[in-house]
Amino acid sequence: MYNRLIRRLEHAGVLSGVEIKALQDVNLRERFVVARSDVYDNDFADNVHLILGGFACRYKLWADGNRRIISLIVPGDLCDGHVPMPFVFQNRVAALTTCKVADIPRQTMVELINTYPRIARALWWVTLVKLSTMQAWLANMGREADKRIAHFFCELLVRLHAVGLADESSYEFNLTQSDLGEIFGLSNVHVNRVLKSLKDADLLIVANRRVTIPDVERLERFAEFDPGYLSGTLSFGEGIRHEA
Amino acid sequence: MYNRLIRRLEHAGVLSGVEIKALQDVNLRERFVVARSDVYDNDFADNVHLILGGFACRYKLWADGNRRIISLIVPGDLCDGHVPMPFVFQNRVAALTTCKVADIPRQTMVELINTYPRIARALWWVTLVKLSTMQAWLANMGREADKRIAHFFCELLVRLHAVGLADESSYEFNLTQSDLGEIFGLSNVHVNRVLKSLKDADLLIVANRRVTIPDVERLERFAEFDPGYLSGTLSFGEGIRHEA
DNA sequence: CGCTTTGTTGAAAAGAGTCAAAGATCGTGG
DNA sequence: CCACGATCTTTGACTCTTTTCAACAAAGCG
Repeated sequence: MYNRLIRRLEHAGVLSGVEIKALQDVNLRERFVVARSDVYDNDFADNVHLILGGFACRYKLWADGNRRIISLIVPGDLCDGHVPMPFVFQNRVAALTTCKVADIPRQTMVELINTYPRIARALWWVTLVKLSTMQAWLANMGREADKRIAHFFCELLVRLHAVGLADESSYEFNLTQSDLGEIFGLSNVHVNRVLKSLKDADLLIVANRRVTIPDVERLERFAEFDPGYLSGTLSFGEGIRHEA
Repeated sequence: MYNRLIRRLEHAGVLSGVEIKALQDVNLRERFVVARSDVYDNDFADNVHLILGGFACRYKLWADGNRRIISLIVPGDLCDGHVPMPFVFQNRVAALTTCKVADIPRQTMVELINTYPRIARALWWVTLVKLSTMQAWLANMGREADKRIAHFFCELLVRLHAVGLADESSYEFNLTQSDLGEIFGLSNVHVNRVLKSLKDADLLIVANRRVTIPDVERLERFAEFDPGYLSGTLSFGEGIRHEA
């Protein structure tokens, strides 16, 4: 399971056998977090948190009780992008479904970073992907609800596929429509209606704990989705490989 | 003028005299960018871009011609958070007002980072602040328009104050209401109406190229603004200083 | 001083939220 | 294995927010 992180890091930069072994040797404690509860208490913890299974989210709770989901965390993602630093984020991380979580001592991460420059670089890269993804989410906000929602599911296909949790055009997905509402800043009722309209247009089917995309290219065109931001490379042509 | 960046980096972590000197000695080319044009052509450029004066923004242009502003870039900010890496962002940076820009060779940045760990750490920190700010923007989306707008102007007060461009409760500000619309994902007309309602409530006055906040605490309470995310430290109590 | 851009306002239409109720679905315990 | 309660989905009717279109006023600029 820990291989999901390694897999992501390899996406983010080439690693040597020694580095991969060092990652595999990390001593980590695994635990389960029940849906709808926080993954950890605060950002001062001595651990960095890795999601191994299930969906989690970073969220902000406003005084009126409204929750806004800031980012979706899928298996292979680190909850904290700021690995080597005690940077305090003001928001929390909760499990949306039951999650399998690994706690990695922050000190271990620091040592890995100091010992293996390529691991450090890969972690940097992962952070930049997170930044880039948040930019995409911001750009996506304020568009028509149907395109916004379509864009989200396109992104998820790519991200889940990268860690082996999606096939070419579908994936398991068991968030509620209320969760989706908090992701998009829409009411659950409106999410429902938009999903229905997307289904009627044969663009996207969200049902039975599963997302199915009848024609990926068509949905991507509809959403104006360009996956480049998920890798930091150009998505057209051959792409330009990072290696600095 | 270059001191604005140094000032920001000092906010982000203590620097020694040697490091400050190294920063001051950086050979940079200054130029002006006219309002409404791109600050640079693409992200492959050999330079990192520093805004010395004026407001710029990172934006995404959708096919229907709608522009969404993803982040506001103020004097002292680097346009690219990803300094040491050739990470390709999919969006562009434009000047909203006439801007004074410094181009810093990427190679110079890499050398600074490799030579001075504390500069490297400060740049990391700046990137994390950017990430944190984007989280705040995302959390802010989908709230009632008046709170969203109030929150934005609270943030700007803190950021501009940090670089000496605001006094305790006001600052120069010459973006158009259409620009603001693209920031908030609202129409310019609605921005206008909300600004009027905020003014009627004596919370915020945006007029004559200037923002004035009659009662900062009251506006912050209204917006539920907590400045902690702009520094990465806790904002209540003494705050916890980062030093790892 | 006149022209262009920006700000302000109104009225009508579209989008999205709220409230409420009825169907589905799921998990659990009997 | 079924029944039950709880949660989630779907739908309708109504309200409120925000957009759009349009016109005019004000400000900025050469």
